[in-house]
Amino acid sequence: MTDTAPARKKLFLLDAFALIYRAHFAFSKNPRINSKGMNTGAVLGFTNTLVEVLQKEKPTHIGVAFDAAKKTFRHEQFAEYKAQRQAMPEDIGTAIPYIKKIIQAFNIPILMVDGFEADDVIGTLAQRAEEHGFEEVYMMTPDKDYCQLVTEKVKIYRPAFMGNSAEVLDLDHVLQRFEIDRVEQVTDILGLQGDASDNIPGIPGIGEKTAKALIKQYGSVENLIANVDQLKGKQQENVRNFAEQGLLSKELATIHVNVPIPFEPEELCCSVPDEEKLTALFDELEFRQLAARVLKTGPVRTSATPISPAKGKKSLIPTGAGHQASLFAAPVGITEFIEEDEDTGPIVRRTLADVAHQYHLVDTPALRKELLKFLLQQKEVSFDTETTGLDTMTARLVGLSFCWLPGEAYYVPVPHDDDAAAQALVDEFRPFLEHEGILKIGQNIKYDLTILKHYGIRIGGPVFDTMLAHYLLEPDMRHNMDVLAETYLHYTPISIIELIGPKGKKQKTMADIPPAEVADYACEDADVTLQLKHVFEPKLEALGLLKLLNEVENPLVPVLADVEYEGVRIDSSAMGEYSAQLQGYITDIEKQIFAEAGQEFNIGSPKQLGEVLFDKLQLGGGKIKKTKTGQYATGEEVLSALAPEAPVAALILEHRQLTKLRSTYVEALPQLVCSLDGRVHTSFNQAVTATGRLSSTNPNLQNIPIRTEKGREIRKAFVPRDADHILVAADYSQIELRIMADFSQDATMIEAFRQGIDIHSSTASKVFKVPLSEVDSEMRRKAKTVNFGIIYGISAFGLAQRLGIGRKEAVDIIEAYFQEFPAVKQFMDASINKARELEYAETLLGRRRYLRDINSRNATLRGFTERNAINAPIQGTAADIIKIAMIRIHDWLDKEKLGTRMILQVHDELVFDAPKEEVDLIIPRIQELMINALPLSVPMEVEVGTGQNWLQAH
DNA sequence: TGGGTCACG
DNA sequence: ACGTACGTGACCCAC
Repeated sequence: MTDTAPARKKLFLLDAFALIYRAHFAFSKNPRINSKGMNTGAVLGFTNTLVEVLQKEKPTHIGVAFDAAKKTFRHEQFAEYKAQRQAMPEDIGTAIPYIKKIIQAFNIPILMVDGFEADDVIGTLAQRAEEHGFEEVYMMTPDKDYCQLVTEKVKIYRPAFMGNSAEVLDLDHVLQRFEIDRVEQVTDILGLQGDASDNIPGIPGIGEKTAKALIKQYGSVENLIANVDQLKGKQQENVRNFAEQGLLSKELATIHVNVPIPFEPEELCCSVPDEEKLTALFDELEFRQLAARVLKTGPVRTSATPISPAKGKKSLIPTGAGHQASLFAAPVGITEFIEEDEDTGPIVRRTLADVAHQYHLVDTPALRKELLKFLLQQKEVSFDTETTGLDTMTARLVGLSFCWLPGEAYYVPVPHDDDAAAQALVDEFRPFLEHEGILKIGQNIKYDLTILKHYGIRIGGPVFDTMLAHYLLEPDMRHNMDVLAETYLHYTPISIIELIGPKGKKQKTMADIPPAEVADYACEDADVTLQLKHVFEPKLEALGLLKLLNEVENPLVPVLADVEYEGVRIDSSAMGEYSAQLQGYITDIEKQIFAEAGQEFNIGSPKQLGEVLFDKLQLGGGKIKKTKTGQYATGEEVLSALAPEAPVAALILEHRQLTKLRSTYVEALPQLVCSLDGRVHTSFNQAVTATGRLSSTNPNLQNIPIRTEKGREIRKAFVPRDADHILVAADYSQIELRIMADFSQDATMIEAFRQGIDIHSSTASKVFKVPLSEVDSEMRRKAKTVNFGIIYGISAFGLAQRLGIGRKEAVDIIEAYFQEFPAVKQFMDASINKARELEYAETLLGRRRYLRDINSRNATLRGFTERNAINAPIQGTAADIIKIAMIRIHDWLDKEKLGTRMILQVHDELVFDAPKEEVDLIIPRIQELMINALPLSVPMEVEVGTGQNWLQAH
């Protein structure tokens, strides 16, 4: 980065606060807390951005601008300016001194001028730089206000963010995005539409779209005001009444390029960083990876102690009286060291190299025997499997690790190139693995259960999954073990990439690494998992979530492992035939579309489609919807509206449907059929949804078509395993509305369910005030939509949209509904109030969904969160109920040694593959177990069907 | 890699 | 005044 006569002068100007805020919120889902309890997300994010731009863009000159601490001239113009902006989060406040020190350590100047904001400083310097012959000037910020400063040479550089790559906005880009001729007009648009985050008022009733249209027509706010007479109705009134406010807003949005700051290129020259200072700072902040990247120094680790049987009879597995506490002279492990830190000061133990540990390689028959003996003495053990890959159907076991005391773990390599030997080794540990009295702890333990199933092991005893424990604690965060270790143990485990290398063509697996090296990694995983369990358990207890974990989530794990392992048989040849048939339809429709369009094009490309429809064919009659990226919108809604006047729109919709069916289902599913058993094995993820539902991936078997004729056909390919079996599908009828009835205790709704009346007809009868017998299908359809709306946290606009009716009519329907079901209204209000107070909503079993935006001043965000406050307990309770039913049914089938297998869960439906002779036995029992899983004050109803395929079973 | 679209409850 | 139903995952195209 030294100045070696650069050919082009390239200046980067960073907007510090904008980048810091963005970095801070980027880490809000996965907060980075160091061992001193400091949230380092903002510092890390900002520094990463800085390092990246230095390394990738290699600027010749650079500066970082901060807003002045004091009020700026804008506050004098408008007292309310940025008034409603929330106080700076405390974590950002503590981050700033560090960020400044880091910038200084990089020998980069900090730019700050009293009375001005960073954008004014950057704008001024950018302009001067251009005057001084700089070929490239980049303003680094995510803030769109800067668009007004862009010129041929001055551009905006939006740093890479949350997976997005960095983006440069040049002059063309800005003009196109704002639909303007000159960049200065950005201030006119911002002045009209205002900016809620800066409390710039704008003119009421004018948003982004109106602002663009008006400026396109009138060129400026001033000219718009001068021609206010040409406007119509309410808009004219607003522009007239708020003319001054509009002009002020434009002024506030204008970046001033006359800041009294000298332009001294030498000051901004890039120079080498002060490595000593950086090392100290990164050390203090505990940025190890960043330090390694910037300072080219890597971590050093010790390896596991191999146990050599030749070294004598003395076992390295401590012996003792069988009491855990007496096994060791002194407790070792991560947790203990953290506690010491607090007492003794700044020593921070963070990786394996820093932490006292005894990780043992157990690789002889004698040692394995001894390990087993100890395992069998424990009440709870964490364990982990190492395998050759992540695909459970093909992965083979490489090793097993065990831990029952923090800091002390054992790794048993498995001969992965010899199936018989591997089986024999696993069998050695069968007494432990199948022991009913020992709690098995794991991180995502379903994976380990599934791997062991391939070796004929059926894990005994209860399981405890730390991933699920954390899912209950923080449902909307990630539950990756490395992150959990960082956050809760202040410990950085060896990364898998460090061990087996990055993903690539010749990806190594655990099998390619010497067992002694794998031992550290594997032992550490078991160790960390055990310690996480000990951290999570009291937290769950305190929040009343331990019962939900122990009685629902954890017991569900082996059930799901079985369901996935069992798989679903797919009739691939039927799929193949249907694929050909669909292809026939598709080709036919394509021809018709091209004929209508007068040209061939890619119908699957929204861009090309939009151009054909709206530019070439001139459809839509003027009012054409666009997406936020400026393309023509061609969604279902738009095309349906077009269909009456343009048959081509209907054809495109049909084409979309058919290609969707072909690519997502008919073509994809047979590819996922396992060659070993001819079935597809989905993965049920138990820790992704915010509400407690399961999700299904690879393939997703929870969204197999049913709503349309051609879609339904696909279900015919879901078949029983053989001719002696049959599919049984059991689904809860209206489970969410029943839960609403129970929660609200609405007398009318409860009565309808107790009477067994069709709930949508019943609602229609009440809302439209006609006798039940006079409810027609149209009324029922509307009532059904209303009932769904109720569960989702209804809004008049949403209902109107769905029903294709006016807003007024929707308001009337909702009012009528609440009049007839007053307790439902009360319940909805109470749910929101409760959530406002607690900042979370909870299900009947106490499962939480945090709603931290429920008190937001942002009305849109708040509204969204309020609907969640209503929906989450309902959707989540339904999820709780079916999970309990699954556990009970699984247990019963197991206990009765029946051949029936649960093969799918689709939120309110369970599908079984049953021997034909068991059908009469299982149906009433499945019904009973589902109905009584969690009794409510209204009866539950479960419909059951059977068939030779999934469609028939409905 | 994200946005658009669409499949399900 | 503002933007709108709740929860998911997969595919395609264009960048």
